[in-house]
Amino acid sequence: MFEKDEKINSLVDMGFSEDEANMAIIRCGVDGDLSVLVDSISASRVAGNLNLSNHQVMGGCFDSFGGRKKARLVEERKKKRKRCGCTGQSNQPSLDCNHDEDMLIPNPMVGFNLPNYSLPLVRVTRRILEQDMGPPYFYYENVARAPTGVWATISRSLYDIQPEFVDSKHLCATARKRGYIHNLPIENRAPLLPSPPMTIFEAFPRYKKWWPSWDQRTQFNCLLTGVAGPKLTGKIGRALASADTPPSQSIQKYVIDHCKRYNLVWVGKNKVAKLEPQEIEYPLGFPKDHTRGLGDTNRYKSLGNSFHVDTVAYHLSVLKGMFPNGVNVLSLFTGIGGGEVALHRLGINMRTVVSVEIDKASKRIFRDWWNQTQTGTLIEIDDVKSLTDDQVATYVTTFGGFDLVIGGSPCNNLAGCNRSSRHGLEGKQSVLFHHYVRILNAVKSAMARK
DNA sequence: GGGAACATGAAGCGACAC
DNA sequence: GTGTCGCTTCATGTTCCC
Repeated sequence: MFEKDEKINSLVDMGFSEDEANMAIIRCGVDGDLSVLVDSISASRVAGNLNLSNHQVMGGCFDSFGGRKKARLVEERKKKRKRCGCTGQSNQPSLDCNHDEDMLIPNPMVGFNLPNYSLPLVRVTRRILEQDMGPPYFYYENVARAPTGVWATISRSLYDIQPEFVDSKHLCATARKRGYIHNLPIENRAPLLPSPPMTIFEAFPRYKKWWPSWDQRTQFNCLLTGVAGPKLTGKIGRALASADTPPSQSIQKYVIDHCKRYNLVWVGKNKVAKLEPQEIEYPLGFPKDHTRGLGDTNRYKSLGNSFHVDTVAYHLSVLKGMFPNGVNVLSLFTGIGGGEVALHRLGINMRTVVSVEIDKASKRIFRDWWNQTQTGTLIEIDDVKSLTDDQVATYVTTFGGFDLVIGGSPCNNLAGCNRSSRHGLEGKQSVLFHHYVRILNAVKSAMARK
């Protein structure tokens, strides 16, 4: 009984009514995962609004990877069932078999299509139910390498739409493996121009002078929220200074391992250094000095948490022809405004942006950028938890609806480098994903009533 | 007190050998 | 088909220092 009360409280905190929470527990059982309960309520709401009684049955009908890939997925699942002793015949979700719901990430990670990508891509026959097509268009982002089962849950919560996994290394000089779920068209996309540099030396030619031949990196790994300090770079310098020329294999490995982990660059003889914040802005697609004015720690953190602008812009580019008079945007987890920068660089006018962001430093960066570049209306809200369905409905009435709902919910509990609290979608921060779903459903409902 | 630096783990995947 | 190894990762908690 305690567990039931706790789950009801959690759902009420998310903005659902007590009746809805109770009904979901009756449908799914008190043992049902919180995400399953949220899905159940969302599905009920959509079914209610659209007068559909079999929404769950109608969902999940995409053919994501083409025949061979799909067959491989089925094979993999069979193998995993075998390994864990599951029969796969039960309709009930099993906690022991969560990995049964994993989602294969394509290799290479190039999404549905990419500009100037020469290799043949997998056939995409994405199907989206009519009631889930835009407007409103939505765009959701998070880390690709989330714990097993997370992307299946996210996809299920977002109308069973297939995620598009893209590594930004195919578009710029730095890796950033991300998954995107959206209901945007995928034909006639256009990249931002000029194209960003694809290698470290193209982006930062001055580092070529001191780059040793045995450091064969041509691109950076993912630019994270943390960076190396002077103690580490000093240690590397001393190790190289006392080593032979060229250094022994073991010294080389020690240095390269740290260079890869912290994306260090060569700034002198035997001298490595971290990238400066303004250097990180560049490959991520932000304007120069976008984050200037904050302390370096906040700059690294906000940039590490941001969108890759060129990737997002490529996906959003289809909106340009669809909305020549501009768009109304509901921006959840805005951060430093990667989505808005992408729209701006595409030349898409933002008539209104309702921005929800809790971090004061990121809000300041985004507000400053908005005031310098935009003429539309900016409404700021502090927390997704405080944005009620009624408020959403009022905004829909006031602005005539939202054309785009965009955001990437916190990855803290999903990211591979979190060694202490990688708890998945129910983790302290990442649980906010359910508010994205709730708010998106509120927008859809309000717009359907218009 | 707050910002910066440091030390830290493991899940998940691909490549490869057998 | 299976096991092993190496690599990558939108981070976190603690300590240090101003």
